[in-house]
Amino acid sequence: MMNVETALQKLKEKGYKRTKQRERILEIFVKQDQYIAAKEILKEIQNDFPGVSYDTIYRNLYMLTDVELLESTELGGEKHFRLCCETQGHHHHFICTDCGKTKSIEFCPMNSIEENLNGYNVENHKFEIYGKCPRCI
Amino acid sequence: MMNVETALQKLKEKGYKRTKQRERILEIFVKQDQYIAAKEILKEIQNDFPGVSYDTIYRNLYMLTDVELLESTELGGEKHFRLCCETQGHHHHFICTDCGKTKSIEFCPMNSIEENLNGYNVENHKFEIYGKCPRCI
DNA sequence: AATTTAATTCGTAATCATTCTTATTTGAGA
DNA sequence: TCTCAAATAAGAATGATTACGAATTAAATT
Repeated sequence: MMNVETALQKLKEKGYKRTKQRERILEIFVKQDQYIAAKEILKEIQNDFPGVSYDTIYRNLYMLTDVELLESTELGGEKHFRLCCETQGHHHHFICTDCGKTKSIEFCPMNSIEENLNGYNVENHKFEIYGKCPRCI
Repeated sequence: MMNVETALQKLKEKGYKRTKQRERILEIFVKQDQYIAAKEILKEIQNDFPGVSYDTIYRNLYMLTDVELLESTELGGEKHFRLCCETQGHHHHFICTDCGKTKSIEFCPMNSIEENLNGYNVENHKFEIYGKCPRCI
């Protein structure tokens, strides 16, 4: 399980500076096992840094996604972010439409359809399942 | 393959009026084998109806999706729409990131993972593959 | 410890997709 | 044709995201 120090270490290696705002952003993600929208991050951080701007939030979210500390997806017209689950390799998610919690799905459909895509150059794919988790049913 | 008259007939059955704008919107979709963004529809229609508003576009796109004449997806932060491919049942798409053209994928991964979701209530899922089609490689 | 430099943040404005509001127009049935 | 609910036009409002100049700060160097 990724922790804040390990993440900051990774950033340092890539040449990014250690800032209080980044620490705080990472803390928030380490605590959560779900996708979070930018505005929720902003709201949370404003407790400690009343003046943070969306610029700071988005710049860091995108940067963290770039270095593969976060992964992102679009939910209900908003970009959402979460810590990469690194305990498993490539995988997908069930996402609860009530509480937002996720469940990992280790099966990846891409393995099953390679033969259907001869002549195509696959760059990316998305497989997500939406519904209610046992606690929210 | 769905044509404009059949589509308008379906709308009539559901109690929706036949309007020139709706005809024109349907025409655009029948001609295209790809996902289209709202603003592209607007641009296209403005040739015939200089005053169309986004309200009209969106209201109709959502209505057409409701009655299952269109299907929609989110691409690059914009909702995109396309005519339902009705020749096949439930299916997914490869989407070319260059030209936007699509290829149907008949395989649905949901069949393979039911046993992983005991206790979960699945409402929906999304499986899309992005890349370059043979013509755009 | 002070200095330097480039990265980062702040504060705010701009942009872009989408939704909303109100007045007006139109399609379809009586 | 007349009537009325449905649909549209025009433009304002909203909400997420991006952009930008000025100020601040981390961290490398002296």
